[in-house]
Amino acid sequence: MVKIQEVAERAGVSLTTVSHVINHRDRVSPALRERVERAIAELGYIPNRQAQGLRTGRTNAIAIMIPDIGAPFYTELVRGLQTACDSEGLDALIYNTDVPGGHSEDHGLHYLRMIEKRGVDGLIVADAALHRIQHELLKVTVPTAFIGNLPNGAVDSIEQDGFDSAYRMGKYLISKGHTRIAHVTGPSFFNMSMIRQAGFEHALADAGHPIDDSLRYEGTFLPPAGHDAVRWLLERHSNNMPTAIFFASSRMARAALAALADRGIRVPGDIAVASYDLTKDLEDVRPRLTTIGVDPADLSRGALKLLNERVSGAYSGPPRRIVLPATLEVHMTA
Amino acid sequence: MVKIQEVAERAGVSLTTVSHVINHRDRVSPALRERVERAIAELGYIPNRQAQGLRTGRTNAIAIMIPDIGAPFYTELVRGLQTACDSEGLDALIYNTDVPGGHSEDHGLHYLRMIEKRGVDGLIVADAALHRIQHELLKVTVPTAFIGNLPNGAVDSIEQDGFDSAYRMGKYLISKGHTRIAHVTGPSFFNMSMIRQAGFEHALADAGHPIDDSLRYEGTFLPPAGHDAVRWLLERHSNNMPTAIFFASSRMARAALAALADRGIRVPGDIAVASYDLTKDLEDVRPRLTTIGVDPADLSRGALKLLNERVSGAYSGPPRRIVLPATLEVHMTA
DNA sequence: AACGCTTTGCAAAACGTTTTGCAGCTGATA
DNA sequence: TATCAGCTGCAAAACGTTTTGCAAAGCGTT
Repeated sequence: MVKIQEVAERAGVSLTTVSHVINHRDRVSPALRERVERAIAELGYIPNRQAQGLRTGRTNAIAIMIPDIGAPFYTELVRGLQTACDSEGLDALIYNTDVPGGHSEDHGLHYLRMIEKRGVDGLIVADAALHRIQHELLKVTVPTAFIGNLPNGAVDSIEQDGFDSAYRMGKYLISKGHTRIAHVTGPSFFNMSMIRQAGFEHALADAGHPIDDSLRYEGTFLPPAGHDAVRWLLERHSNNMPTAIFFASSRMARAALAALADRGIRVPGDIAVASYDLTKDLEDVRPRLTTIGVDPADLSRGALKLLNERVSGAYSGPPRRIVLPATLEVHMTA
Repeated sequence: MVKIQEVAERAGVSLTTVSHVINHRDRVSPALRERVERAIAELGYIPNRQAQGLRTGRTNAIAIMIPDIGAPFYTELVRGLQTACDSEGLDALIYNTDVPGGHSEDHGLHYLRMIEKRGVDGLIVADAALHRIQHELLKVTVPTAFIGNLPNGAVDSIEQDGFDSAYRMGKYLISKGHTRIAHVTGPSFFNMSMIRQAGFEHALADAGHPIDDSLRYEGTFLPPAGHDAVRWLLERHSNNMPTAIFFASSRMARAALAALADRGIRVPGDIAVASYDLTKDLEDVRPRLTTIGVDPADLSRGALKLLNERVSGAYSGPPRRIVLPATLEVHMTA
């Protein structure tokens, strides 16, 4: 492993100068800088990150906490983050808490401790279950950004505009002539669920077709709930089916599509289907789902930006909150 | 940040002793060790990884190269690796080359360089496209393990038994009474494709029903090829449809299921469908696919084990090769 | 009591950087 | 010519560990 000293000898300067060339370009004359840079290239010198880290106190690594890397939303969140980190020379450490329902605060806390031990420059939390332990997030000694709705804003956060998105989807379905619409929500213990629900139902009410309470079903965001919802629909409403159904997550909607197919119910012929989310996996689903949502990569990038400003010290004011507007993708199911 | 010196003072010993307690338990008396450990606990001391790394030359990080984290096989490979790494105190760095077709060696090389610069203790390559640049893998200075078929065994590798799996699926379909079976392969530039193809076609031949060349279609492993294959099937064989179709990847099979549904072709009523792979996402597909494959997490764990033995120096002989047998999962599509 | 062997703990060096004073040189000003 | 200011580059300290000799102490054997 070639070290800074060898570069210095080859360039005929002191080791300090080489370091300056690397870290403070402008503090060394152009001529000398060029000489040093050539030496670096010739020797293929690569700074030792451990040594740099030891000296500067930085690790150049950030951690991201997610509940389930298998869920398309999180997969893409991670991919987006990786890409963004790569271009800044940061390592991204994935902490997959693997509690698909995202319900276990304890488990989340355990990971929070692990991450603190690990020593990273910053932390991105993208696990909605943890919004309820934001006081714990505050105690974490590294700068933190939250992806999702964080009611009392303990730390910087970035989220989708859930109310507006669901509202727009409601208006869209109404505009297609639907007035009797079933709604499969997320679990009520997530803020996010309640926000989307409120947005959707406001749209229906504003259009003069307030939702019939019996058409609301509380799901989990997870695939099995899609199957359950279809079963519920057929058991409770087979004599008077709604003309459309809106799911609060595309995973539930996908599963529901399968369940409907199992029963020979045609989409959108017999019932229209729409859902939240905007992920790439949906491109291969047939029939193609009509959905509304935000590109997860936009959330990652935003979170990393917030975080970097904290880490670098460029910003140190009170917690900020970014809300991204969603995109409606109309396809054949609704 | 509490450092080793403070622990030493609190325990009333020298800093060296504390280090020994941490790294060479048996070189310090039980009584003293206990005293030191209590001091560590009381102060909440956490060794500085950068300093450790600088001194020992280890980074305690490994990298994994994959072509597309969005593909379920790789998602689960990563999850499995993360879990395995966590339990050993290692960081896993994901390098997602993002060339879904997995066709670009250049791109792979670029990442290989990046990873070398990054400084990791070991590297796991799970990108089949790179089997053709194994001479480059050899040049990489860090220990490397390959996940997949590596013909000339430049480095340690672990793979699924592609021939046997496909052979067994062939036999299974025959046992269900199919004799005219279409086969959608992977791209011919992957060894893996040819291996699976050989296994499958051997089974048919052994059963006395060798495949009709016109029933073979070269796919890409990717979803769009599933659609293409269905189009091909209908254009070329609509007058004499095969009774079953075997896909070399579940992503193609899933897409084909969608394409068949688009056209009102029932599965397995009109045609049976089977595929390679064993990933969790398939649990939510309807109709449920009959598939054969290996749990990706088993591959990760195996690769990490091979790698660790190299890193620790426990093994330093010639490259090893592990071949894992697959599991057949029979469901309703075939 | 003297000897040697084993156990135990210490001091100091080393890992490869970054950064802080500080010194030397240059050229301009008085 | 003497002085001053501004550049430029250097030497040395510091970051927090691990590890290598070494010394001291304990213990059993002769």
